[in-house]
Amino acid sequence: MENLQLHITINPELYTKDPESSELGQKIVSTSIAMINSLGFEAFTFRKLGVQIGSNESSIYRYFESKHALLVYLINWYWSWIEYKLVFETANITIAQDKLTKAITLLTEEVEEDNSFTFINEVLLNKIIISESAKAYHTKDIDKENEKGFYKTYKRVVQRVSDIVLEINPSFEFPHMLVSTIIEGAHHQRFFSKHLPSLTDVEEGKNNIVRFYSDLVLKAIVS
Amino acid sequence: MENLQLHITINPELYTKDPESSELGQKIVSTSIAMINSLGFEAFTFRKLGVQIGSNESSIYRYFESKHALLVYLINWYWSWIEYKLVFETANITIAQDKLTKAITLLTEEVEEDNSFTFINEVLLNKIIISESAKAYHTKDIDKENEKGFYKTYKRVVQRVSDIVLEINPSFEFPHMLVSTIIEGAHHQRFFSKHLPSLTDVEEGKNNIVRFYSDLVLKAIVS
DNA sequence: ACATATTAATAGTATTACTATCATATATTT
DNA sequence: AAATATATGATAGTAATACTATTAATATGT
Repeated sequence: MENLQLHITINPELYTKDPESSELGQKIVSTSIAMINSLGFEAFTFRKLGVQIGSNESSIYRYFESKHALLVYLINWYWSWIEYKLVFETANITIAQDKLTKAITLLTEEVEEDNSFTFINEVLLNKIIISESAKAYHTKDIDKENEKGFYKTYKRVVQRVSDIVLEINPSFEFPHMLVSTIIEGAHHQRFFSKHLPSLTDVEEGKNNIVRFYSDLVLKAIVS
Repeated sequence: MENLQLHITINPELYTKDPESSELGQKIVSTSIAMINSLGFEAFTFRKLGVQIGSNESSIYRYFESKHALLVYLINWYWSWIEYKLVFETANITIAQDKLTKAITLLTEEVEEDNSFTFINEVLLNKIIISESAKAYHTKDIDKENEKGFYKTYKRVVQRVSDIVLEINPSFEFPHMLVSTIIEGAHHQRFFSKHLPSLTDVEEGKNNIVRFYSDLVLKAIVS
């Protein structure tokens, strides 16, 4: 992908102080992505992050009120990025079938770095989405947070792809279930392929995840 | 389901002292299921459990070395129970197609109480599986724990259903992906329908989750 | 009645996830 | 250049968590 130096705007409810507004904020985001990956979300703490970036714990709290809030921010950044890619990659395609194939590929393929966004490593962020995002929404506060729009970007991606499905088959009953199933499913498969391979049929270099879900969707929506 | 007073045997690696061997142990299991449901796994602690059952925190540690270990125990109990139901409900059915339909229904339908197992509330346990099981395996210790057999029962269920899929279509390439996708997918849909309904197409009393996944599987495996 | 196993009570530890306060450095305005 | 505002840093403190260790009390089996 080209180096466009784009900017993704994040809902201000998702931070206390905009991390993109300062060098420290950007370091918080980029380093937290690396550390959540290496330590796992449980063992990751603002104290450790502070030590790593040579800054103070209390300064980090000025950007995010908790590590949960930081995780929600990262998840939203990711889905805004995916939404941008979705719109970009399906632009000017008139045949709905082709749009859908592009969309499924985007949602199920392995993520590659996007140099249009300097301080975020999309490959590592994708790993966080796969391993940690369930921890963000499987909380007792989900309904309150949902009302505040914490999961809006994810829902918007599902809606966009559902719309493509309905373009192909307007009477298909379950477009949202289909799309959320393949998104979550593909993430599970990538996790399982590394840690619980007997739950998958992944083979090196054969692109089975994309093939499986593409085929699944196309068969599902034929009437 | 009949009241058979059955017993599910759990791998001894999953507890320090068998909770079924004493009244305290059974109370730990049954009360923890209720409390994890009401508090969520994060806010649930052995101290609170001790207070609730009128016992001491240190006594609980004699049965489970951590609350994570308890969660893994519960997950294994659940999947052993599902495996038993799967074998029971598909016994004596010769037509593979019918076996598969039964299996998918079992894996995607809403769970009902099973009075064959006195001190476990399967309805609540199912809710724990839906909301908390990702937290059990999305840890840094997954590979070590997988080696110790912590996820064996789940994998066995997936394998059994995959075998039925292969009976119907021996050349189907992705039976494990298909089965794990529908299991995880159905759980997600039940969670989403309560908290993020725009990600689903669930309608009251229309059994859409079972219908969607049954249809998805049947269409996927036709060659 | 006595040994043994089980459970309870109490205390203690390192760490976490913060909050609060105050000092200092840096940037902006006048 | 001085005054002011803003951002960051340093330090300390708190309640709770997830345990461990030790000792005492109680129940059970022979």
